[in-house]
Amino acid sequence: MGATIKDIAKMVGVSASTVSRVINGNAAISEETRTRIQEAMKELNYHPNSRARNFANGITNTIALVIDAEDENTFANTFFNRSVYAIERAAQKNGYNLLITNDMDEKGSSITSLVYEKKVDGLILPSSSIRKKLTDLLEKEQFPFVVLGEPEVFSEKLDWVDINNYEGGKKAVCHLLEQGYKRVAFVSEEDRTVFAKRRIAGFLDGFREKNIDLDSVEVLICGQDYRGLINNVKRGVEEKRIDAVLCSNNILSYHILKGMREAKIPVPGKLGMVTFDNYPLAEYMEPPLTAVDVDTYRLGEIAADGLIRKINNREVERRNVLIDTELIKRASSERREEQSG
Amino acid sequence: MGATIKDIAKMVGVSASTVSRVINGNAAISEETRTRIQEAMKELNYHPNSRARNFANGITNTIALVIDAEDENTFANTFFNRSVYAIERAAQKNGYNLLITNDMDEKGSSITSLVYEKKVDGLILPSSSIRKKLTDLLEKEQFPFVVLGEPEVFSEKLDWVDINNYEGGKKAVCHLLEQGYKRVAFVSEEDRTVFAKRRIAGFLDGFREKNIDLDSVEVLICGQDYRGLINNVKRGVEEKRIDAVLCSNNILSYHILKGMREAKIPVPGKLGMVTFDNYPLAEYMEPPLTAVDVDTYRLGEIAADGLIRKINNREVERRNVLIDTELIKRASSERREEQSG
DNA sequence: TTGTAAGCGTTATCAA
DNA sequence: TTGATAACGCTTACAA
Repeated sequence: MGATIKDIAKMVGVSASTVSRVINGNAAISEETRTRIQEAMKELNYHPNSRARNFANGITNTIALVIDAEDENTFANTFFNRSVYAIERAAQKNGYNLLITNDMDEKGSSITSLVYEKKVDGLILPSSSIRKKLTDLLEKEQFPFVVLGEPEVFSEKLDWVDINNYEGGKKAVCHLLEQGYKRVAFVSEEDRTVFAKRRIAGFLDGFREKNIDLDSVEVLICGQDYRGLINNVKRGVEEKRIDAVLCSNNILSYHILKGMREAKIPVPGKLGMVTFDNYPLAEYMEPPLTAVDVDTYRLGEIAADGLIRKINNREVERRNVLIDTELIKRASSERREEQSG
Repeated sequence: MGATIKDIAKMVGVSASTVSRVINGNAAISEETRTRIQEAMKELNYHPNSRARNFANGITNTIALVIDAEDENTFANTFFNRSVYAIERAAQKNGYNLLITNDMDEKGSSITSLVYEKKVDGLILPSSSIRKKLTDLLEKEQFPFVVLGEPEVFSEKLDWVDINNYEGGKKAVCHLLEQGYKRVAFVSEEDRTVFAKRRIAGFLDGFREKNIDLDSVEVLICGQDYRGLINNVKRGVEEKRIDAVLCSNNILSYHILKGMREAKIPVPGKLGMVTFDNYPLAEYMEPPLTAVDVDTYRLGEIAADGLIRKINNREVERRNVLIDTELIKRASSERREEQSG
């Protein structure tokens, strides 16, 4: 169907290698033959066959983004959208295609087949799919990859990019303390993932920075028991053990907000609030929530750029990047009359 | 590095073609050589090189999903998440990889290079990137593709999948009318896109179905002028021209809700509400909003399955699929005391 | 500056 | 049931 390099060669009366040379644009070619070849390519509507080039070159010009299927919600919302968008742009800018695949885990799975069958030139992996077997394989094959999110294990020997959750937790609590709140509690569904740990560490260090005693600081872990959590917070407010909360995500904030409304506890009147993850709810809550905004676009961009650099330069030094968060101040953390009274 | 088909052949003492035959599993092979070859493949940790296979076969085992970069918000939220997830699963299930690319439009662009350079076996295109030049090219090259969303043009000659917006509009208005609301207005930022037109058509037909005169039915188009819209609705309620609204999306609902709260117009007390697009806000509004839920997972799944069928069977008959919506009833469309009084 | 020829790893055709 | 051999379209020594 489509014209090949040979057709061009024949038409112009040169050899295929000469045509190949002008396609690749590095070798020395006389100005005349170059233009004649280029004209022929136009005339025959020639486009290099990428399958053949990939085969000949031993490359694919494609990177893969692995997503964590288990984690449909977390990933789909916060990360996925903007990170994927950023990764695609970075890839395209550098002449790479982006392939996306679910990590089906277990048996050989999608990732290992990408590697063994040489379907892509590099990988962006979610921290959740980091396991010894996989990193061993990648190392053995010298396969370039970067991790999206600080991994649970091997974090000292892998390249990864993450949001600076530590700094986010610290910023949030400092803001609340500066507003005049004194008894801030941290609220989260869990405290075992790396990002929860980092946020809690930052939260605690915020108090230290403000020279506030940690004895009475509360960290509430609730699992899926929102009802129980709400009761805890309510009691905390009534007993004056809590005057503000830092929530680990939007959904949690929503539940607390709703619980406080039912209990007639005004926010920010009697309870100040800051939440992690600006998007998508914080702005639209009642009251609008002060939020620790995480720049997932940048996250993806840095991961993709880093990977491509590794592919091209075979960079050796390991790099970890933490992306700063931004505190977006809204009504929920303001200081109101009722509070001081 | 990796073992090739020849290494296996040598090790077992057969020809490369025989090895190839067991890899592909269709040809007739004696049980004995098959097992010996398989053992050798295991021993040498052999994995077929997909670049070479792609090249030899003239296929890529990859489909591309094109996304509309212009439309970051619309696409990123509603569609993207769940559709992409569905498309990836469908692709993987059928042995395809999924490549994602932005439509950079203009000059040659990413789409045409995918086609000309034979980087993928088929395309899923957003309706926004449908233009004559592109469809001509695809037709000329006999390149399989399906469209995500009913296209503005050529809708009669292309394969596409969309949400049944018409039916969604109808369902919503019928629900409100059945609840006892009488003067429902449709609210949208615009009325020119295909999906807005379809929704409006369904909205109007809902009245017809309930034998309600259309003379006093209002369709409010607001652009980005939310303030003006709110005033319109407020006046409509005060003058008893409007007792319910059907909103085209979540953000619009949010603004109206906020406006009504400021104006002390209770929802659903004095104004009933239904919104399109359940996700992500509707559930978390005050009050929770009755929503026309669109199944974008199914949308993606059907698009991908359809494309793969086209690639494999070269199906000829054109198919358009409309995916039914589901009305999720929540507080905002209930009938309350204040209303009947 | 250009041509010749080998090679990338697999599949397909033809013969045996 | 198996083996030789050509072919897929391009790149790249090496030679001229």
